[in-house]
This record gives sequence, C-alpha cells and structure tokens, in this order.
Amino acid sequence: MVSKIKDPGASIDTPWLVFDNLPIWDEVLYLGRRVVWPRGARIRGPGDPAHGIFLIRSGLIKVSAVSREGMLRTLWLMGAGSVLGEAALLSGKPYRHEISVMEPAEAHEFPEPVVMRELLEKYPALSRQLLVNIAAKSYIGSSQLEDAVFLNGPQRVARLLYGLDQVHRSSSLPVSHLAIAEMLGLHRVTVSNAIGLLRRAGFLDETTHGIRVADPDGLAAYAQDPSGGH
DNA sequence: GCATTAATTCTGT
DNA sequence: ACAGAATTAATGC
Repeated sequence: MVSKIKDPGASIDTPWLVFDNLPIWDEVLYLGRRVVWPRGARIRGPGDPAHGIFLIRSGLIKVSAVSREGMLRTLWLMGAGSVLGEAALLSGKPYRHEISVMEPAEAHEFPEPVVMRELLEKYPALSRQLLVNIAAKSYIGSSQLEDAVFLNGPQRVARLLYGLDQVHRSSSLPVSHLAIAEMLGLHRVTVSNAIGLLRRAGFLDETTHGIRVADPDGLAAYAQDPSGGH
C-alpha cells in the first residue's frame, strides 16, 4: 500500500451532479425551451441522436449504462444545475446511456446551433460550466473504478452514502437500496445488508425507509478502515 | 384541496 | 422468494 489518502472534497467525485449556479443560465433561457418530465419517464436511450443539451433545473435524473442482456449499471445521478447530453453532442455521437427520471424533473433544452453559435461563443461562464460538468463526470468515473477495485461492498456503500450526504445536506437521501445497488454493481440484498450493518454501527439513523446519515465522519472512517482501527 | 383506494415499489429476512 | 410497509397515482368528493 502506498498511502492512505484523506478525501478533502468528497462532492467532486460523488456520482451525483448538482451545481448551485443556475442563475448564470437565466440570461440565455430564452434561447431554449422548457421541458417537463414525469417520474419514470425515459428521456434518452442508447443510439438516440444528440440534437442539443439539457440544463436540469429541478428533479433527479439517472444515467445508466445498459448491456445487451439488459443489465443496468448506473453511472451517476443528475440534479439541478447539471447539464445532460453535452458529451454526446460535442463528440458528434449518439447517446450511449439509458437516461431516466427518478424524481419529477424540469429542464431547459438548447438545440445544437444555439450551443455552438451562442453559448460556447458568447458566454464564457457557461462554457466554463460545461467544462466543470464534464470534469465532474470524469472524476466520478475514475473514482468509481478505484473504489470497485480497492474496497469491499459495505465500504463502498459507506463511501457512497457519505458522498451523497455531503451533496444533499438535509433530510433523507432520495435513493432506494436498488438505486444504490445499480450504482455500485452490487445485488440489492447486499446493499440492504450493508445498510443494516452501518445502521447497527450507529452511522445511520434507525428509521426504516429513507436513509439518514447520523455520523458522516464515522461513515468516512469505516470506508477507509472497516475494522474500526482494531 | 383532501380523503380513499388501487397499484406499484421498497425493505428486511 | 416472500410479506408487510411505504409510496405513488387515480378517483371522487
């Protein structure tokens, strides 16, 4: 082992994109159109052409990779302030992921010509935001790969819950055991058991249904050393 | 807006 | 795989 690295900014590689700079988009909203999606809606799927980008303004979107056999692996969640579809648009390729709605969402769609001739050309702050958005996805990808290699199941659940709590900051987390399992590549039951373990250890509230983090530091410590230092 | 109910999803073993 | 709990969507007031 090289060295244990303390994680100073968990939110940057937590698979949940949320940004608090929605206001910087206000002046260009007229260039796009408002879109509303109900819970469970399928927004895009593999192979769908990318005609523009979506600015998520509220709600929660799930982005997943799908195998030919139908296996699902969630890559990240997207909330307010995040941008969807920019990677597909800028690479000139179709969507490769299954994108669906977990919590009713509202977005603003900007067609390709607007993105290319207006947003990227005339609004540096928005261009920067697109880079931040892609950077976050990049870090999420590499972090997930590291975790999958170096940590066991309960550790990964602990680390994810820690990160989600850092992002969410209040009330209970809006993710089910199944959603967590899809993010970590674990079986749902494994996640339920891990959560039970973390709950008994005192890191999570006892309440059933709805996960509330009671001891973030404890969670982080467990993720690094499940033996509790013994 | 609010209560009731039917259908679906979630959780813990 | 199962069963009880919880959540959501639909319906009628």
